[in-house]
Amino acid sequence: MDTTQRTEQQRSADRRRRELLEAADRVVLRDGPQASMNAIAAEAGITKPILYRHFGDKGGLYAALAQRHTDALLDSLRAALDAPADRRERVESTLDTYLGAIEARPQVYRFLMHPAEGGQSGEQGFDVGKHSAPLLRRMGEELATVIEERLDLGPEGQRLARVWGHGIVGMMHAAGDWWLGERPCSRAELVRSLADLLWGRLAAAGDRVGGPGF
Amino acid sequence: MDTTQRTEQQRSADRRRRELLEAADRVVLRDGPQASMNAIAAEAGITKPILYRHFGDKGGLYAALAQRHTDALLDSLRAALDAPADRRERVESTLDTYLGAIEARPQVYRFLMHPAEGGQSGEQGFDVGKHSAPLLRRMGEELATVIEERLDLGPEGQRLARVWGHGIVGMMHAAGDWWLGERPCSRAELVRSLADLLWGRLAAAGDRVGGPGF
DNA sequence: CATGCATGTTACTTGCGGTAACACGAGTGT
DNA sequence: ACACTCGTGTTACCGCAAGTAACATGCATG
Repeated sequence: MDTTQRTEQQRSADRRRRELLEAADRVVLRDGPQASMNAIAAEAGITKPILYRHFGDKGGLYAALAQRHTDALLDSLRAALDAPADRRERVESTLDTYLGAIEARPQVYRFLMHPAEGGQSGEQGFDVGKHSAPLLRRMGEELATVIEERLDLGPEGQRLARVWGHGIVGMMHAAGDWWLGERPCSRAELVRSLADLLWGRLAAAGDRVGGPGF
Repeated sequence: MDTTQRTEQQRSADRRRRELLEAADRVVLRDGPQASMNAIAAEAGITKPILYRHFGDKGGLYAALAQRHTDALLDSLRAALDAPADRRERVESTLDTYLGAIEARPQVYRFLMHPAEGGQSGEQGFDVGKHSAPLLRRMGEELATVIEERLDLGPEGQRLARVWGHGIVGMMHAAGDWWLGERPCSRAELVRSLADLLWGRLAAAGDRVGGPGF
């Protein structure tokens, strides 16, 4: 029948797609985000046009690749965020999960955060805005949902939650990016410092003697 | 004489360089970060090799361009940060200055934040890490210095200040990026919400009825 | 056995970063 | 007056990567 035919062929195509994505993954992990389509095709043991048949263009491949990792990371973060513990503990656990992930696979992280790098004219036919750090956006929205669900923030709670979701995620991201490059302290110290910031230590800190307060 | 000759020629070269940068600015403002060297040269009324003689490669031109805007923005931020007012007011003013800048010139902003996009193989001879968001790094370091100078944060103050500097800048950046794309609220509302977050409202918020606290 | 149809290939076009080699114009020493 | 240098500009080219067209092949089904 037609439908069974379709499903069987689609399964085959999906398997192939997954194989190609895994090959692309290996190459990106090795060469960074500037991996060429030729290199990816070679790693998969095939040639370019097949990649294009499966993913349309380089942006499509990268988007598919990014979504795999993004989904995986988001699952870990959700788990940390939903653990049975008090608020501060969960925040620290979530921060630590994120930092642990980017520490374990910096190449993947760089790819996810700067997916457009290395593209030649490929970016011309593709909207740049859609690409720029979709991971950050998704994390921000996710966190916003959690915040709004669980916290009582008054009448403007919804807007506050979204702003905070994106803001906190950005804080985590920028601090993590800087930390990953300079390694100025341990992961635990970084987590504590960020949680302290979120817990209002900035507002509570006293002015330094000899000058106006910051 | 030799020295006067040199200085005079160098002045001429500097003027030329500035003209080229302004032309490049116009093109980047129009075409986004994927502006080609050919287009920039054409806008300047010349051809490619001259650009390369002045800036070495595309990365050099982009770095020079980015530094101009980065310097300008940092000056504005410093002014807001140094104004004679209390801490909260200054924080809000700084946030507002940044958001106003990215709102006024989103193209410039996108260029500064994603300077590597649009490069073909040019990224190969250039270290990607050096390029990725140097503006964020500079803002983070700057803020860290201010925090450490003005706040009394105890024995670990130096480390805390740097973490917070980069963290706060990242918060501002991510929230601003999201806000610029979706425009979910006014600038003033965004500023207030972010300042509230920094002022500990996350820690102070009560749990929502009917579920465990976030 | 012929007909689709997915999968694979080679060979090409286009466009960009970057470079080599040449051309012109002005100031300079003899 | 003449060659020399030096900065500024050009055209023409190379290499490389994205993306495409056209052709080949294996396998199911009428």
